[in-house]
Amino acid sequence: MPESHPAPERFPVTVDVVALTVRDGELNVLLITRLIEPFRGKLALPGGFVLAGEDLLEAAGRELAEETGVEHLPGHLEQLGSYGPKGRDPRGDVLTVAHLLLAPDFPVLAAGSDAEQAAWYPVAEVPELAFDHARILDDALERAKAKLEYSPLGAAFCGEEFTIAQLRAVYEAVWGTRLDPRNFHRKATGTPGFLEEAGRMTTGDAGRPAALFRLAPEARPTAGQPTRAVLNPPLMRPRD
Amino acid sequence: MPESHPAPERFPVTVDVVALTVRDGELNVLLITRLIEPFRGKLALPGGFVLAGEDLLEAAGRELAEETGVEHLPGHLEQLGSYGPKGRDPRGDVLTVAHLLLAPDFPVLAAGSDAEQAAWYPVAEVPELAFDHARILDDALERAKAKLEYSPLGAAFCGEEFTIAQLRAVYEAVWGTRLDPRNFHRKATGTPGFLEEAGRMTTGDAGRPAALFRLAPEARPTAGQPTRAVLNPPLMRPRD
DNA sequence: CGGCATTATTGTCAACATGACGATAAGTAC
DNA sequence: GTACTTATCGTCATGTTGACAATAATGCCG
Repeated sequence: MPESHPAPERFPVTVDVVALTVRDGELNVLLITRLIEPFRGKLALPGGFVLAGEDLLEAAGRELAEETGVEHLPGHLEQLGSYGPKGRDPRGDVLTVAHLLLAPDFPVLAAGSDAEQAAWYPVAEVPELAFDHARILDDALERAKAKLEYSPLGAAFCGEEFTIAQLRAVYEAVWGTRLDPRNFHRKATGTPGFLEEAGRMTTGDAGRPAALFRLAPEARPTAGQPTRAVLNPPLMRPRD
Repeated sequence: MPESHPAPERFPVTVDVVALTVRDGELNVLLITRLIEPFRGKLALPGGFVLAGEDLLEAAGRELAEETGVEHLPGHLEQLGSYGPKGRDPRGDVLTVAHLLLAPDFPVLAAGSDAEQAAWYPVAEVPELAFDHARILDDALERAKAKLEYSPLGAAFCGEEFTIAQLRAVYEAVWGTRLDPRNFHRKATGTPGFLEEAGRMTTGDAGRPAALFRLAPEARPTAGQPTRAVLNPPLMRPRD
């Protein structure tokens, strides 16, 4: 790796997080409003500088917790990719490592008046973003769509237990399609290593009560480890 | 993104490259022998520091070119992921952005006696590696296997034109499986947007001559752009 | 040249997966 | 109860996959 004698260049390194959730059938992304230049007043992805002695995922989790006021983040956090360092910040070269959070809907605390306010925005109506965050968001959406096809991570958008219909709503929101409830039910319950039955749902929902499911043990993250589990065969999104 | 007043930490940033190729039916990886501490004498992935004003892919390509003596790299280069910065280099925190090159076999120039010698090693017999490069190699192999399933990038291991059998040899080497030549032929030639016929192969090879193919236009990288093309339906590797 | 070994390519067939959609089940709202 | 709503099961035609037979087109060897 290193071999050259001149002192290596050093770069400021940030982590950004594309946090996605599904609220009333729509895919939402968490954004903050910038209070300082550059891009003051614009929306941006939550994130911040990596501190000495921190690892990337750690930093991403910390920044997200700080900016949402949420102690323990729900859902699944993974690295998306790195961008830069050239020409993405007008103040100079900054390398950013983008991350992706797939999470059930969680409330964002109101920030103090001097803090950047984080809030959920439907991805369909996201206005212009600061820096190269539009591109990062694009990549994140594509990654999320792909993840749903071949991994059990659609369930990361749901709570511990969920109905097939709730899971289907996730797929529909992320993919932006409608899926046949009957075929989806067959496929989701029929894929080995994906779901496991739990109890019963009664609630006051209209219609027949639905069975509750949870992730099968093989598909659950073990001790913080990401889950390499794979949906086989995959649950492919319709392409025309 | 940035908001804190204290000057942000700066990190040395390196790029490492996992360059893969197939030589006589075996998957090989390009490694260099380290000439300096730490890990002097050990094998490591080629790589080096990102320079000011460089982008990541650019730096990865430059380092690889420098360490192999090859001017124009063949194949497909993409970002794999970032590692660190905590505790992966005994000299201190270093962030590394790993890359993946899928390339046809190319000869590596002999380095001078004071330069680190790069050479191909069969992945099946790679000894201990420096730093966290074993983990990076693992991730790269998994990524390569997955890429072959749902992208046309298997062809990146072949030259411009190739036979179905050569392409199959790539799949077999990367996946470490044998595939039925007849079924593979049907699938490869039958997948829309994957292959396109070229001319004829005669050569002195034993057996019936094979037709030559090239990547279909939709699957070819356009102006350096990565090709988001997708194999649909995917060419799934056998899992038991 | 004729036969043999070798690889390529085309078919066939049963098992399985998918998309479209009908029919039933089991609740809530009135 | 009746109407409405959602869940779940079933059916059927079509497409895909894995196993494997058959044929095609060469080089090699005597």
